[in-house]
Amino acid sequence: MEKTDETGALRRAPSQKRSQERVERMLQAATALIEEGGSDAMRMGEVAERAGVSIGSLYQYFPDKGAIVRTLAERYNAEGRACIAEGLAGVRDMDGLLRAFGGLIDTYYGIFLAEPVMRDIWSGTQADKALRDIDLRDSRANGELLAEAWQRVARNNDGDDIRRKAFLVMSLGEATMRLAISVERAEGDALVADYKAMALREIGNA
Amino acid sequence: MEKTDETGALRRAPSQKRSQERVERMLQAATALIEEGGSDAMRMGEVAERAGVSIGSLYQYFPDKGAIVRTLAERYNAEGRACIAEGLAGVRDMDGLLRAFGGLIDTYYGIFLAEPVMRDIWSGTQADKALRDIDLRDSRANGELLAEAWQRVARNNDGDDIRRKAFLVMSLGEATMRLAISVERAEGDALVADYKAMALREIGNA
DNA sequence: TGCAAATGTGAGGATTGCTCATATTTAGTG
DNA sequence: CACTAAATATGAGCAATCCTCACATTTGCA
Repeated sequence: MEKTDETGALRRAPSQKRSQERVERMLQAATALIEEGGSDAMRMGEVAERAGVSIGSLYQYFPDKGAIVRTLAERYNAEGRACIAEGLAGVRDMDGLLRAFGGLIDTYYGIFLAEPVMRDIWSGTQADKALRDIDLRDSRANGELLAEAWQRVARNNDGDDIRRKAFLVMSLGEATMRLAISVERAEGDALVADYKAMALREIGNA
Repeated sequence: MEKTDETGALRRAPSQKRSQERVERMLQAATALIEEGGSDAMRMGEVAERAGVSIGSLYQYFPDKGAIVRTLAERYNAEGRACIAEGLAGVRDMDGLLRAFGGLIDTYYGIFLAEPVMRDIWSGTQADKALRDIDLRDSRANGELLAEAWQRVARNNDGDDIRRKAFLVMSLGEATMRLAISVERAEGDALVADYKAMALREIGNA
């Protein structure tokens, strides 16, 4: 049976307190290394050394290098999802939805700018199909959250249509963030603003 | 002095006819291998073997594995750019632009569906910063082409604004394609249609 | 205390991108 | 044709790195 939370990527769940702390140290070491040089330059031996752990222990919990990155990715995703759920929870009418969505974009962009690890992971610098699947599932989940609020306030209430559009809007939001952090700051800001206007028009239209 | 065409990624330009043909065979072998298992599973030794060439010859022309992928990517990009330039060349009014752009999206989507190598390269499965730069430059160039036509027919003619929006529209177009080929066909088609409607509204708005 | 299960270790196997000293082929010249 | 220099071709092997596995240690528990 698979666990559904972030530990799903683990080879073996640490049951004792000591090993739980060790796994946490491994993830912290990995985070630090990704901050310094990106996940591509992160070496498994270095992760083990920084965590004060043998290479064997590392592989006892993480089946491969990608699993570490995936675990971190799912943590960030879970945080983001919670943030989106909270932002959309109290939405009662279209105007509220538009304001909430606009605020979420700004928040997300701020996080993207501030979190080098998140940037690295989602910048396409990972040759890992499993990571793309995680990305896709995340967009779907976020799309569902948006669709839920959207359907509550839409005039024209075609469910499938709105769910699909919500999925697209969320996916393109991520794409815009990736694009924005690849160019100089001022242009990135303007691109995000353009996307936001476009997305709001799309939402307000239904 | 750098060459500006696709051979810019080469370590040494083949000047004799024999070596030109060999380089072409290397690229063909690489294409076949990517079609079979993706660029990640492509082995340099296998490329050399299939091309009927030694591993040393391969590295005489391509500085590293990524350079082969990059060379192929730039070929596809050049084709796409030519297609876009042609499609937008005769645009005289807003209505013509909207029709031309819509047609280009369909064409591009068709190519994406039909070309496994292009799909593989642009599916984010490449741990290569240089490839992301190529992607970015391609979107910029395509954005310039769109902006040129757009400015000709726009009522509100703010140059920088239109150029940036054209860049965004093109980038999100690529992102939509990537998304569309990651889901089942029917949903992908619908997503592309949604994007198209959104982009056309954005263009018609300026 | 004793034992089984959980956890920890690190030398080394295996893969693979890439180099370099050497050999062969081509183009050009007298 | 003979000769030379530049271009091109070769593949054994180096270096880096992910990951395994046989064995050692620690923990929970009766």
